[in-house]
Amino acid sequence: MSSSQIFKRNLDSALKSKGLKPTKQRSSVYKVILDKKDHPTAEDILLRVRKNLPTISLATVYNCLETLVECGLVRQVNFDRSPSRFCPNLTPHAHFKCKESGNIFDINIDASSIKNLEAILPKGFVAENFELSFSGTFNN
Amino acid sequence: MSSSQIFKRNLDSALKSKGLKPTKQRSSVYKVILDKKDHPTAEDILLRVRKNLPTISLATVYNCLETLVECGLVRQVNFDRSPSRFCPNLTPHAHFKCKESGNIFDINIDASSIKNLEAILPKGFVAENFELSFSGTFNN
DNA sequence: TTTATAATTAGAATAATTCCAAATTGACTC
DNA sequence: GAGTCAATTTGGAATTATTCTAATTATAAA
Repeated sequence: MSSSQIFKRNLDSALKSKGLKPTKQRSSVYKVILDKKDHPTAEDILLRVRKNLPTISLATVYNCLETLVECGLVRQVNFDRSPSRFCPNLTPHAHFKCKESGNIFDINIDASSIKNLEAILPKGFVAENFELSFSGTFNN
Repeated sequence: MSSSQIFKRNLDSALKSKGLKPTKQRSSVYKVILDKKDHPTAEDILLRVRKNLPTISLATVYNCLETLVECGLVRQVNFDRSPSRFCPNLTPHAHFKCKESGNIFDINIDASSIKNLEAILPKGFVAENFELSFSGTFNN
């Protein structure tokens, strides 16, 4: 089975389990996010998806992204108040934004560091999510 | 010397060192942020400052906040894409947003945890800032 | 005081996102 | 396969937070 069939099965079953319908818009949005793991904005995704679905609207891109995030297939990443970006890496990880290039990098966090992170919370705080982002410069 | 005089001196000298002028708007915005450390939005700050300066405009609040952030007197805190919030706590710390109450808490990070945090960055990444925020529930 | 520069102001403009109501599509039954 | 119902898509309008603009006002220095 080709990798594109595998991704489509994953998507369709994730949708089905939430009572949502598979559509070509949803699979196309998901596909471009998987294809180039560069943290695109909704606008970036619109342009890429339109190569295959020239009439897809920006509203639909936003709808599809919301659905994919709800299904846990994609993560939404925010840096300050700039446009949201989307990321198919579902493992716990941090982000690093290079001020010079504007590039965003995934930064792996090993298990013990994750434990350390969670340990900073005092009694009574129960975290469901965390976001860790760095900004600075990356060379090499 | 009263605490209000102390804060005014800090503000004025921070402004002066950047060639900026002390104004009643700037000191009033700074004062309300120090008075109630609850991470107010620009809109919240507008309402509080207007008790003393009834004609201050929202644009001025934004301008003052930008200035205070540039001077390093106040930190800007973002959760997802909700309105920016402002915080007078300048020590490195994390934030926790309670999904039930909407409250935002400062979470202290001890020195060794900060080291751990920075240690997750691979070679070549030089961080100037980091943001760590949790969301979940807080009881008690 | 005058003068020059910086800050404030109200309102318009912008940018990202969400909402809306109509048209289309997909899933299910017959 | 046609009919039905709910979910989805669509374009455009609306919303929200923020920034910009151009005119007025305030501050600091001479």
